[in-house]
Parts: sequence; structure tokens; C-alpha cells
Amino acid sequence: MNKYGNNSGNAAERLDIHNSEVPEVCAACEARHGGICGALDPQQLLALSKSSSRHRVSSGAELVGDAEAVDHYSNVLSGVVKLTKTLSDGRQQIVGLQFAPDFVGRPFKDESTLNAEAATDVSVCSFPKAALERMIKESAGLEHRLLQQTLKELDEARDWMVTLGRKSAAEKVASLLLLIARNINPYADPESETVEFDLPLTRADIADYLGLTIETVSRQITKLRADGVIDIRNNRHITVPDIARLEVRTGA
Amino acid sequence: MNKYGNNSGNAAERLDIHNSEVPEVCAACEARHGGICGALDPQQLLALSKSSSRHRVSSGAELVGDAEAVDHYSNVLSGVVKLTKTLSDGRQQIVGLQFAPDFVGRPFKDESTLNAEAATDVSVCSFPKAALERMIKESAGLEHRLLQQTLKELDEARDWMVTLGRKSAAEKVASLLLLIARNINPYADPESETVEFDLPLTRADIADYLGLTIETVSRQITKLRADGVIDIRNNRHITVPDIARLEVRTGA
DNA sequence: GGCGGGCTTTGACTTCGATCAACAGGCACT
DNA sequence: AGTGCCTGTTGATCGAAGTCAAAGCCCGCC
Repeated sequence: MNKYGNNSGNAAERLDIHNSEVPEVCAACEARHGGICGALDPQQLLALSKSSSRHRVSSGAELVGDAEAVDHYSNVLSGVVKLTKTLSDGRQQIVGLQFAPDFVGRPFKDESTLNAEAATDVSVCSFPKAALERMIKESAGLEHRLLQQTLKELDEARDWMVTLGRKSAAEKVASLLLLIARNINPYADPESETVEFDLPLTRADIADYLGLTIETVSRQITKLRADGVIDIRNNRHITVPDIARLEVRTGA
Repeated sequence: MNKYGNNSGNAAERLDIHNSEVPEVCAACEARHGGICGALDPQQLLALSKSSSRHRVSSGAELVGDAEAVDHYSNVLSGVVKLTKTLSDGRQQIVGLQFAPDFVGRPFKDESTLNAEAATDVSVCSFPKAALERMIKESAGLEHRLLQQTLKELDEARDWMVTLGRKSAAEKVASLLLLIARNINPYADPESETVEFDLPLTRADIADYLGLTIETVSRQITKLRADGVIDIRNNRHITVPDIARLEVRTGA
């Protein structure tokens, strides 16, 4: 079994013979709508798809190791990837969550400065670092998409800094639930007042994302449930009957 | 007095007549070494400099307001700019510090999502949003520089998330002093073990950057001084006799 | 069905940083 | 010199979140 877990397959095997058309594997791909591949024309898509491949990564498996040489990038197609940093004494902090169709990787650096790990079972489309960097040089649109994605991540990181630095434990937990509710199902009606989803994170993950302990996270979730803001089944399945009530709990 | 404070002057007034040469105002500019203007050739530099102008912004003045329409971008030439976010009830968090020759502004968005304010007296080179965005379309190199700068800021934001989420108050204060020591004087020998600088932030700013109160910041600084890790004169001038000893205090 | 291990919850107690309050130093202005 | 303001320091007390400990729940496995 390779580092991606099981069930890998090379995308190039099933390419359409008409190379002016969108490659079959890319045709219904998340990453072409909102993801970086949306910047590519059919010919470029074909070129990239020749060296790309889809993988399933099982929960807990590592996509990119901290301080490890990076030789490939990925697009998340489904599932959630957590980006973590660890201090020398073992304290850990999740610094970002990547949902479909986000890009995973740090362009223009040979070594990763963080750890990317599957929080749930994940499927990704991976391609060699060199192939993408070559394509960046040829396609201004691709670099533009990368810039847009990076700016989006920077905005999100800065929003989260406010959560980490200035919110109470109760507000932090509410903020996380809201973040997940808004990202986990990209096709949900954003106007709908009731939302339902499976938590992609364990209590330990939540604690690491919020800068809390698992006990504190558990207590705050219990309180939200006791107050009727959320409903929980099997510790993971969450129902938010009224998103606006959850928003109030985030502290703005 | 305009919103930049005093002493503004239009750069185009003193342009060299040989337009294949680097414009005089840009010749010795910080932003051409490491800043985004380094990506421009002399002709492009001339074009941009025609609509750009240098300003002095006095400490405390606002460069960009939150939720305000953005019509210009800037490069920091000297001094320190703080980027802040504020919750509806007034709690504040500094989400980034910009030193020379950093770029200030959020490309491709009409409204700012944060507040940029001069932490010290600052000098900047500003240019219209439209001029830069036009130039981005023409020069792939410029967009590449912007991407590099954005990736750098994202790395910094994520490092800081670890500080906010997982470090003790003592480690936070040490981390901040180290950050400033490393950024305030770009020409200092990075190998030198003793460093000296003026704090560009008030205790309140430090508290807002670290997610603490001013009292806690003050106590931790007092402790570092008592332990001989730093020396302070006039509340602002800091001497670090041995950078390695400060690093140990950051919790790594 | 019963066993075992991982995840989660709950409770008792401790601690770090926040809050409240008083005061000290520096500086501008009268 | 004297006053007032702003920034920073120090002390006393409080409370939110951490730590330590025990028990419950869920699920796979024998």
C-alpha cells in the first residue's frame, strides 16, 4: 500500500481520444468549479491529467509531512484535510481545514512547513510539483487562480486568529460548528435556516483547532445541546435547527 | 490635511527624462528589493510611478478602513503598519504586522475586511487600485511577486495561529519580541547574538496581537527583564543581549 | 453475547490570565 | 513649577479553562 492508502489509479488510462475535449476524469470534477483546474483550457487539462492520479486517503493518513521534501500537490475532491503545526514539546495546532475543491500544497517551497492529514476519508487528485510549476509558467490564468485561493486562505487564517485570540471557549466552539456547517456541503442552500451534517473532526481535532482541551470542548458542546442550539446523534451527527441562533453564539 | 497625514508629494514630479532608466524615486526604493516593484522593468516602473505618490502617515492614522471601499494600495517604505480586526462588541485582534518593503492591500476585493493603521510614523508609496490591477494583467511577473508575498503572509499567519492557540502568556511575549527583532531592521546581521531596537508597538498593541490584556503583557515583560533576557530603557528601547536566550523563551 | 480499546462525558480541584483598582513616570500645556 | 493626560506598572481578587481522575458509550472483534 502506498502512502495514499488504497485504491489509487492513474487518470491517464481513461482519457478521451479527442484531445480538444475535456478529459473524462476531469469532466465532472469538483476542482474545475472553483478549484484551480478551472483556469485551464481543455488542452492544458489534458496535459496535467496525464501526470495526475486520483487516490483515496483513509482517515488519519498523512498527505504531506512537516519538514519533508514535497514532490506533489493535490486537489481535495471529497472529505476534509487538516493542516497542523506542532511545537517541539508536542503541543499541536490545526491551522487550516481544506474542503473540496481546495488545493493542498505550498507552491515554490521545497519543504513543507506544516503537516497535512486526512481528517476523514478523503479523495484527492494529485500531480507532480514539477508539472504544476511548469504549467504555472505557461498559464497566467493558473497563477491567478492560485493567488485567489491563497488570498482566500489568508482571509480565513486571519479570521481564525480573531477566534483564537479573542473569543471565549463557548464562542470558539460555536464558530467551529458554523464554519463546518458552511463548508461541508457546498450544494446546500445558504439561505436555509436548518442545517445537518456529520462532524468531520474528533473532539481532539476540534480542541487542536480551537486552542482548547478536549474536556472544555466537550463541556461547551454539551451546553449548546442543553440550550437547544444543536442536536447530536452518535456523537458525530449534528443538526442545527436554526443557523441564526448558532451565529449569535459565535460572538460576531 | 489629507487622510495620509502631512507631507505628501507626487512622485511623477521628479521623474528622470530617460524613460528607459529606473525612475529616480524608485532608484533607491525598498520596494524594489524584495517588494513587489522588483518584478517590474524600468518602463513599467515608470508607468506605475506616474500615478504613485509617497506619503508620511503619522502614528495612529488609518491607512485602510474595515468594510470601506478600497481605491488604492501601498508599499511600506519605513515604519510598521498593523492590520486589525474588531468584533462587534469591540474586542480587537491584530492579525498582521507589515514592515518595509511589504505590500498593504487586498487585491481583487472592493471592500477591505480589515483595518490597516500606522503603528509608528510610517512612510508609504501609494498607487491607485486600478493602476496596479491593470499592470497585473500585463505583467505575469508582478502577479508572481504578489503570490509570493501572499504565501509569505499566509505562512506567517499560520505560525502566529500556533502562538495564539497554544502558547502561554510568557511564550507569547517572547515570541513577539523575537518577531520584531527579526523584522524591524532588515540590514542587521542575522548571526549577531545581540540585538537592539525600539518597540514599534504600545502595550495595548502587543496585547491585541497576542490575545492578552495589557496587564499580563506588562507583567511578562517585567519578568523577562528581571531574568536578564532583555533590557529596557524608556519603556520602548529594548536590548536583547543574547537572542538564543530569547528564543528558548518562545517555546519553539 | 461478552470483551477490549478508543472516544467522549462528567466531576473535583488547580491554575493562569482577566478584572478591578491604585499608583508612578513622562510629557505637553498653562 | 503645577496640572492633567496618557502610558505603563504593580497588587489583590476572581473566574474561565486546564488538569487529573473516573466512568460511560460505542463499535469491532473474538
